[in-house]
Amino acid sequence: MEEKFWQEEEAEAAKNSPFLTRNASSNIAISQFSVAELAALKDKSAFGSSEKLKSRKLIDQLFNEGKSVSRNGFTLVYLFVPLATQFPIQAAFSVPKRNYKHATDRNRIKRLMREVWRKNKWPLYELLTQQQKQLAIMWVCKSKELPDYSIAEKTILHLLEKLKSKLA
RNA sequence: AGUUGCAAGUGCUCUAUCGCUUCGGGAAACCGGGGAGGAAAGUCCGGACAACAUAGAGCACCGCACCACCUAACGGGUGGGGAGGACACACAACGUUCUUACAGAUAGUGCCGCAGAAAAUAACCGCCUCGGCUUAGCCGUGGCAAGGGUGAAAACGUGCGGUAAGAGCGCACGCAUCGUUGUAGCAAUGCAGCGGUGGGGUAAACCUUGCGGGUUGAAAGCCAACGUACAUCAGCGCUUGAGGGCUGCUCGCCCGAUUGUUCGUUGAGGGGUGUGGCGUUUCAGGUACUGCGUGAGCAGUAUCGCAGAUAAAUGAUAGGGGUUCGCCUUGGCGAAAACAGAAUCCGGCUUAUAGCUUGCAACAUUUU
RNA sequence: GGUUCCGUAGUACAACGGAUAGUAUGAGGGUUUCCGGAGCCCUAGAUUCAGGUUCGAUUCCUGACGGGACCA
Repeated sequence: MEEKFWQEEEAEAAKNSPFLTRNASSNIAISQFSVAELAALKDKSAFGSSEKLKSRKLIDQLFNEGKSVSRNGFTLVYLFVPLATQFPIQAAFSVPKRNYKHATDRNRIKRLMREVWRKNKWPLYELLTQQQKQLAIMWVCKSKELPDYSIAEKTILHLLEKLKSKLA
């Protein structure tokens, strides 16, 4: 009884751990979505945990090796790297403490960026799925003043266009 | 009724759509619950919890300091006492209200600029005695500490006696302080009597006395599985030959599991790094009622389950309803809504806080 | 999340609890020079804030505010 429980746990762990899957990729393989599979999900603009960039190691790698585009105090850092997910992109958001002293302001900006990303990520998803590439990205807000939603949306859309043109 | 300040309380709300996180159900799709604060903040105290350390005692270091109580504990709170300020009043007492790090300066040491004679066993001017010169006074000797002046602070206050002049030198009344007796009180302490003292201040200077304190903090700590490289040990195989012996040295020969090196392989096994889980949210828990207590609180009964993320959830859009402000005007339109975001958990303290409510104080106007 | 240190002119540093807070450099003005530099003379400028102890705080104590360092 107990043994069975442990086996299940192992399987669970294997599914969740990105490290494992990468090493044993030839066998278990979480392959990327095909274009058709992705299209089935399109009518929902969800942003689940498997679309979030969480691994400390990957983030360090991203900042060290990644390229970036920036405008208006927003910076987008990106890097092509194999991910342990079916989605083409894992994203994360960051606001440095230097410009915003209060945790409230930092939370506000992160939520704002996440909302804009959630609504505008689909064009990039489709492009990458066609190319069958995976991308890790990090949004950083370095501006001095607290941005409102419309400004953030404008700049982020602009950055996305820039990124698309580089990928194409 | 208004404005300002202080204190306490409160800290906008509902619906829909698209999302996030967690729990439950489900094979899945999905469905249904829960989802920031009074300060979540500062990290200033006190605990719980964990790891390590620990015979006992003392010293050092740090903290606290009127008394009693509350509390798991506290540097927190409650009540009481003393001291000080404000109001009122001719003044005091009583009263109201606010503040209070409030043990010891007679255990010792240090410090007290400038001014002043002197800043701690004081003598400049001054007062007085005696002697000399001389009769205004001056000089010397001794006594005194009333008056003057300096300063933040100058050796109890007033009156009478006393004296050459004076002085708690003596007496009366008063003040402060210490001891003691009585009395009220658990006590701090108050009141009354008797006796002693009247030699400044500073302990948020060193210090003394009493009491308390082991150290480090969830990045504490515990567990799991896997990959990678590695310290170590053991077995087997292969290779190498440090060292020792024979010798003056070299070559050569012998020993070589006692120690050590390299490679392969098998097993044991420790720490490091990345990952996941536990710790991790059920409590010194909230709410209501009853009883006890001046009160902080305590006890009993009933009832509720009320965040749990980990590059880190609690959001966005649209519409409505309250509140405040502005404009037109009695119904619309437009705008605004503070301080601020859980990170192991509790009890306090401190700080920030729009608008509204309540209380107190001050100010000005109106009415009587 | 925790631990710890520090706040003095624009800047870098001084100052037993005691007069009007000092030094260097920078700033402004003057002098010298044909002009500039160097030199010389002069001037302004500060104890992070709020309480408390003391006769008297940059210094001592308490609280706030701000800044830095360390712990994986």
